[in-house]
Amino acid sequence: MKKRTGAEEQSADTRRRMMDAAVETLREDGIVGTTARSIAQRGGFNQALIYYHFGSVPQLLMDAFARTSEEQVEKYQAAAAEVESLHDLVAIARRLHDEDLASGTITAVTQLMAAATDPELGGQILDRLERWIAIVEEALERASGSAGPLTAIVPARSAAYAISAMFLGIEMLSRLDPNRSEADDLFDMMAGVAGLIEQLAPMLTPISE
Amino acid sequence: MKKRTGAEEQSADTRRRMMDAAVETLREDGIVGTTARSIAQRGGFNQALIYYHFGSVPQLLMDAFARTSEEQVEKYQAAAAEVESLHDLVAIARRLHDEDLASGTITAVTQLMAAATDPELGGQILDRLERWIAIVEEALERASGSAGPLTAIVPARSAAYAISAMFLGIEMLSRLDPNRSEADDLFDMMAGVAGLIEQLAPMLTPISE
DNA sequence: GTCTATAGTCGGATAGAC
DNA sequence: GTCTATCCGACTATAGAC
Repeated sequence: MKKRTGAEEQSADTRRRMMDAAVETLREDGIVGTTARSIAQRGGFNQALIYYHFGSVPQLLMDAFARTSEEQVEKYQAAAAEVESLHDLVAIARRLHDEDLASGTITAVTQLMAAATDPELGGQILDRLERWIAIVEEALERASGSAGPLTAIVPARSAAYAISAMFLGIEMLSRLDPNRSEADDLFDMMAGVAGLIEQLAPMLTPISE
Repeated sequence: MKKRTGAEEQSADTRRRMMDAAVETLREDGIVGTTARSIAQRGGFNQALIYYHFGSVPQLLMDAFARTSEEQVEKYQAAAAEVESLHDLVAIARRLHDEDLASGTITAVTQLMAAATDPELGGQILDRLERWIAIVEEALERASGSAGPLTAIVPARSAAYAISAMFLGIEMLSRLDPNRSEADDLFDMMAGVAGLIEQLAPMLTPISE
């Protein structure tokens, strides 16, 4: 019924291919090397098509970001739903980091962030990132249910913001030289901290009074 | 005796002006808007001078980064020397963040990081950042002297790496829209955590056994 | 909807005058 | 050491054929 393979469907398919190529170029060549020509070459289509479908290169990048962000939010939400403890949260963070090392999605985002000079564009990106932070915040709240009094000292919102910022920073550092990344050690450490907090949680009530 | 105001001194002075203009351009216009022409216009000198003094724009940027990095290391080292507790460390981190919001030095660094596509350039930047991380690590070791057993679970190196990554991430997020930055809340939270750790430190010994 | 061709602009880099 | 002039290549964006 929907199998029309007509212009409509073809167009949507092409747009998807173009956005894929845009993200890939952003990741491989960096923001400086991301031009209409380099994207088109990677995607195997003509450079002029970008202007027909998206109007400009920045617009293509923003649309591509919007789409991958939706996908990421879904993935994160599914992952966050499993979180029952801080330990879970660290495990999931590590997994997401590993996945990103392969796909390079966050790397592409950091490239986009670096390119956002005017607050207009920066605000759009921030709005998207806001949803990521919110997911981390929810997961934190669920995870730290066992560490009740701690949340008075460490607001979930700030903690989520800090964790998100750290995640971005790790991605940037890892990208500079993947061989020298210390992300693994870092996740080990956080697992240790998570364990420690959960171990100490019961003792915190008397202290916070 | 050194007051020759000759070509030598003039040259050094011009080089300095050029590096200043480069950093300023990086901060104001971002990596994408940083060209030989835009730097020259901001600094009030001729575009061709860049090639005479530095050979290329990337080389000027790297030299400028090397110089500001030296300055930053000195500043950080002086600040880190004062650190006696985790609470001190947070206070100093907050101060450095505030100073950077004004000067934009770290912002310029994140722009440079985003531009580093090849591992060669990335490695150079990483080598510089390594010194920053080392300073944080030393400060952490000094600060957590009172929280002895904790360092077994939280290696100073990983913690320093995590903090540095978070710092970079905060700068990037703050840059997207300065008005929506939550850095202040974040430092408040970290101060709370520092207080908590110092409060709990004495109780940790029996647990870690 | 996709292509070729091309106008117009901008940036990197050099040559050579001063 | 600093400037003007200039070449060349690459980029954005549009016009128009198919």
